[in-house]
Amino acid sequence: MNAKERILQAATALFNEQGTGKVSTNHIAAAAHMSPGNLYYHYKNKEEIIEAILDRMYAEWDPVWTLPDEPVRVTEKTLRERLLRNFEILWEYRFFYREAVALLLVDERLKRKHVRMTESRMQDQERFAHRFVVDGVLRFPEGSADVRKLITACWIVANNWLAFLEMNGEAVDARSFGEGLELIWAILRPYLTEGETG
Amino acid sequence: MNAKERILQAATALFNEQGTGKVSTNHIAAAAHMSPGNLYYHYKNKEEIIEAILDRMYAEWDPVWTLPDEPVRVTEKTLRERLLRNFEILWEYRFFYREAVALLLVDERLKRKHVRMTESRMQDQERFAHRFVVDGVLRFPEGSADVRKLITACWIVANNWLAFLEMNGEAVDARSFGEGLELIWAILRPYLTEGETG
DNA sequence: CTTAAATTAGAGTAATTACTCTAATTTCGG
DNA sequence: CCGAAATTAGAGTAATTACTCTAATTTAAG
Repeated sequence: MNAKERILQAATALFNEQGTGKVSTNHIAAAAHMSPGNLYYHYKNKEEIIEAILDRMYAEWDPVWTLPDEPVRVTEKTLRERLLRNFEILWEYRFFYREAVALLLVDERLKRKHVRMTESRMQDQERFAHRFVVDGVLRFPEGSADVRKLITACWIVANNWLAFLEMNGEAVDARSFGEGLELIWAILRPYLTEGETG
Repeated sequence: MNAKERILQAATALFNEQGTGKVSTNHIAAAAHMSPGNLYYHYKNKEEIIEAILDRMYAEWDPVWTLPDEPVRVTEKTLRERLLRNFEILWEYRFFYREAVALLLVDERLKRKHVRMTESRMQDQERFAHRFVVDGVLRFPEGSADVRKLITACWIVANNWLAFLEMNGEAVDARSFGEGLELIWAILRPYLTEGETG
């Protein structure tokens, strides 16, 4: 494994364990089995390391909320799969969502990038939701201005469920992902046209 | 205003502006117009300052989710008022909810206190919800195991709505509070027995 | 007043931080 | 094999950090 790779993996692990504040570049270098000088040869500062990690995260997210090809009919199962993948990514990069506002507050450049990414992901998600209506999985009362609000609510729940568990001292594992799914289901239940499967 | 008070106010303001990581005890002392030595006379370290601030936050929260006396019938308005107050407090102490998991990760003592507080607040909230059912504001399908999930979802949305706005670079003001309210309403709408007022 | 306790200022410290510099080593095309 | 470029190690630095110490000042009770 090359140096850049080792740095990103070591940094991600340390950030997830201890939070970005407690982890210095020297710690990262040590964990990656290299000298501080070498680390700085590859990334010119700590922010650049964080940015590189987030670039990967965004890349992992891209395929999650893209639509399957037209002829394929989406089902509840489709949504369930995507949401689970969503939780996996959130957990992989949990350090970021734990302290996102603070991180973006001190790095304007990163913030712009994040806002851009979020907007595009929200659009993907809305297209996704629309497809569910077209394919008859969801049905909203006519002219309901709530669709957007419901999606926003689901988004917030999906993005903060794991942090919620962590804050309350509860262990997070594969089962937690499923429970997060059920929360989304609880919100959407009144609009589901199929059976009562959760 | 006495020294302890000045420290807490200065610290809260700086934390909200810059995040706890960027704010040193020296900064706080300067902002409170006193020497570092004096600050340490009143609080033995930074964690103790944060804990003192959170003690206030918890105290402000206590009355929010306590029930009105039995004879008073609760209405949608009751819920709306409490939720608005909820958002006010979240905004006043936004630094904490921005980086809560990271803060609790490095301060075990604080984490225990927080977990205790959250559990008690969740219970209050469930009693609150039950009262709404009794008073006929909300109606859930019989034997629905979703009530708890819906409350959890509402809780997560309520606690993370402002951070969601901040993360996406949107300004937060009194109107934002109202919009957060509407998200909760969108979730609860199918279970509301009264009119369609949002 | 006197005096003791509470409060304050401010200099000082050891540790840690992000980051630089130089020199050594490795890699690799020709 | 050569030499240049890429990579690495590790010592070093200036700044900042949380926190301590001592001595000065204020407060308040008798």
